[in-house]
Amino acid sequence: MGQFTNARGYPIGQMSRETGVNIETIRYYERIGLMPKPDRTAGGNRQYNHDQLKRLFFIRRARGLGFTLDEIRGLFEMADRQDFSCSEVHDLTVDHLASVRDKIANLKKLEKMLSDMVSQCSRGDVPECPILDALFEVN
Amino acid sequence: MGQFTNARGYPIGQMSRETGVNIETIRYYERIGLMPKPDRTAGGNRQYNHDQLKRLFFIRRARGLGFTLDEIRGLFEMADRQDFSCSEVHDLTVDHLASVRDKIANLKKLEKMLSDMVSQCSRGDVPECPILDALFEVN
DNA sequence: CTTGCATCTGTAGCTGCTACAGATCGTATC
DNA sequence: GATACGATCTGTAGCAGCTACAGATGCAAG
Repeated sequence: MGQFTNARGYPIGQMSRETGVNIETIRYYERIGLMPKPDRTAGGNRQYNHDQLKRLFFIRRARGLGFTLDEIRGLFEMADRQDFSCSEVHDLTVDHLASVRDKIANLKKLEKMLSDMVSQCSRGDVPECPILDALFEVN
Repeated sequence: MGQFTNARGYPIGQMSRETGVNIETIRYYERIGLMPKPDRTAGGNRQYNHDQLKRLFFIRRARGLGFTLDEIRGLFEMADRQDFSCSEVHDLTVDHLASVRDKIANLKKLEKMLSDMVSQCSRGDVPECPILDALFEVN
């Protein structure tokens, strides 16, 4: 009572549909403390409010950007603090960006090695395979 | 006996040192059937031979190229078969290459989004943060 | 024979979910 | 009110690919 809109809140299925986050995953986020424990109906079903919906959207977006759940926890902690500074958020994001760039660089090396291996392969139907040879080679 | 070199075989620690694969990981590979069960000393310690060392090197190299353990299992099966065809190996590798390229493309998108967010940030010591705003925004 | 590192087994933890099973809730229809 | 049916509930186990213990042994040198 008291609330004008969404007096009864959103059930978990609606949260899932609106954010695209799996129901089981939402409960998982609650279990690990990333989502707050929501109100319950008399019968025990979860009832979320709009803030919680926003929070779930945040998580989903940040996950989409490859932030780990721990990094997201960190972002929430900063956001929840009154004295948080934007440069902390900046730094966390820059760190994350660096790790993304690192992953890209590694994958590119990998791509080159794989495509080199593939291009050496004659695709013959014989048990002589430069790909397997390359893997079996002792340096 | 009968073998000239390494008549007693390599203990697990040496396998680990030579290949760079963690001891626990070697035992894990054995448990899941990726490495064969090695001989044992009278006291029960594992004693590996040179073939097994090569096999472990293979796994490590393939893992380094991002092949999953299941893919590696597949490669071993092909290598163990007499009638395996090189083009099967080729195809598996091409598939893997495609997934690597896919990952690179996704990470690049991600990199762009993150670096855009970072460049919008003034790094101020105030609780106004375009990065958090971007994440909290309800599309 | 003692010291001390290496290895042993077995189990539990990590990340980030996902997938059940079996029970209950909640709502629409009769 | 009874019934049906989907939504939700809790709890637990599984996935990849390791890693990290604990507590008990093996083994080689001095």
